Amino acid sequence: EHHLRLARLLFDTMPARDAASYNILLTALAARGRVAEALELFDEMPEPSVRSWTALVAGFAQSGRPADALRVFRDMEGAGVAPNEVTVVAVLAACADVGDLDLGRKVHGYAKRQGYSRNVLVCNAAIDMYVKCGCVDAARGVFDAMDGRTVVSWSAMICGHAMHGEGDKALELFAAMRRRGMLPNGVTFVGLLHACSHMGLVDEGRAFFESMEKDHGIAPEIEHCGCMVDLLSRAGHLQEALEFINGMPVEPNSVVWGALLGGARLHRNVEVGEEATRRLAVLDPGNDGYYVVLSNIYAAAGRWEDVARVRRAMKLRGVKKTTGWSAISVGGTVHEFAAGDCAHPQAAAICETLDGLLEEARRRGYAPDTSVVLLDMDDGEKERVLARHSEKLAVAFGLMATPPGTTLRVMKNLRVCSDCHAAMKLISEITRREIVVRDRNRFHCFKNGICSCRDYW
DNA sequence: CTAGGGTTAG
Repeated sequence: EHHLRLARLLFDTMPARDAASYNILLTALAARGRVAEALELFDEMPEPSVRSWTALVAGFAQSGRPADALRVFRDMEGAGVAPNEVTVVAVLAACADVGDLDLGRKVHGYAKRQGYSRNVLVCNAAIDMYVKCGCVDAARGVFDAMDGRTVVSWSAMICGHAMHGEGDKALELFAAMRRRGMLPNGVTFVGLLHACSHMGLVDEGRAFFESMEKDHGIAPEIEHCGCMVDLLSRAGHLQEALEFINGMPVEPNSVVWGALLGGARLHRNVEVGEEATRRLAVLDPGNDGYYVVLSNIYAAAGRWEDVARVRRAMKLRGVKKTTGWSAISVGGTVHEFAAGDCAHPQAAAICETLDGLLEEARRRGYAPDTSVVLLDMDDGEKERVLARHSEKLAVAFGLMATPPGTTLRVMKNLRVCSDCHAAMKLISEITRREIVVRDRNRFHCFKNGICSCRDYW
């Protein structure tokens, strides 16, 4: 901050400024996410070069402002400036962040035509983009076609398979990597542990955790511990998870306690859930999600007075439940839906389509899971609330707006709800469509009535 | 010493 002010002062008092001096300051501003200031300086520049544009795109992409990065990139296209390899890497990363498959594909196509495919960084960025846009097979295609893979390429692909619930492929890839004498790093192990966690491979996960230090000299960090707590608590070993936390080589953070809380919900353990929430209230007081999960645990146990107590505590602390939303991109336009949303121009038709699908799903054994609705209302009302969850609306719209057979790709800001998960499986079977849902932390690929997570999540 | 890039747990 101080250095940036000094740089600005120097810049402003320079007798003459050339392109380089502008670009240096531009880079510094963009990298710190100072969007308005960076854009203002950019507009003052006499002749912005590819490097100036790229400084903005890359800086915004890296400082957690992917939407700004993509906006600038579109302006860059409009200005007729040809992106270079660095621009491509940054745009692909931004596409990965927001899940923009259309733009990601386009940019990757451009990169291939430009001969950028020999650039390892471009390929790695493309792998991650395809993974995070729900196309793990396309990511694997890029990976398989590469010739100069680095540990980053291997790790990105292992993490990609893990994210998509393809733990077996992640482990196979690790074996292949070892056969080629490629040395893993800490990220590789995060991917492996994540893979084990999503497949319930408790023994394998424990073995990887042991071996990383012993055989590879890689000290476990907080991320690896987080994976272990997730692995153990997801599999129902809540006591062992708690002991693991107490014996951890590093101080547990909110992610670690959050993983335990998730396991407590899954296995309906009120005591462990309460313990985790107590810790989380200290470590991450501004986050509302934990209270919601705890009240879920109480609701599942039928402890409605406690549900009410948590809700009162939330109100007292001024925490509000984050509104869930789902988005689907159709024909280059992103359509966003909130629960119960009637704002879409085709809302009536969407609801009609959805109700028809849910009726058919019921005939095939779907029963609305009203336990996920935490509001005080009767079951009929709860069912009506469930039937308008944002992911269901997004899928119904996607089905209407795309030709038969098109894969639907939905993005959600929170975790997909368990009732929607059950409904999606049947909707994929009824409509013979593949539905890929990008959750807050993983992918669900629904196909022929089955989800890629095999209901372990 | 004229700037820029890829993988990571809830």
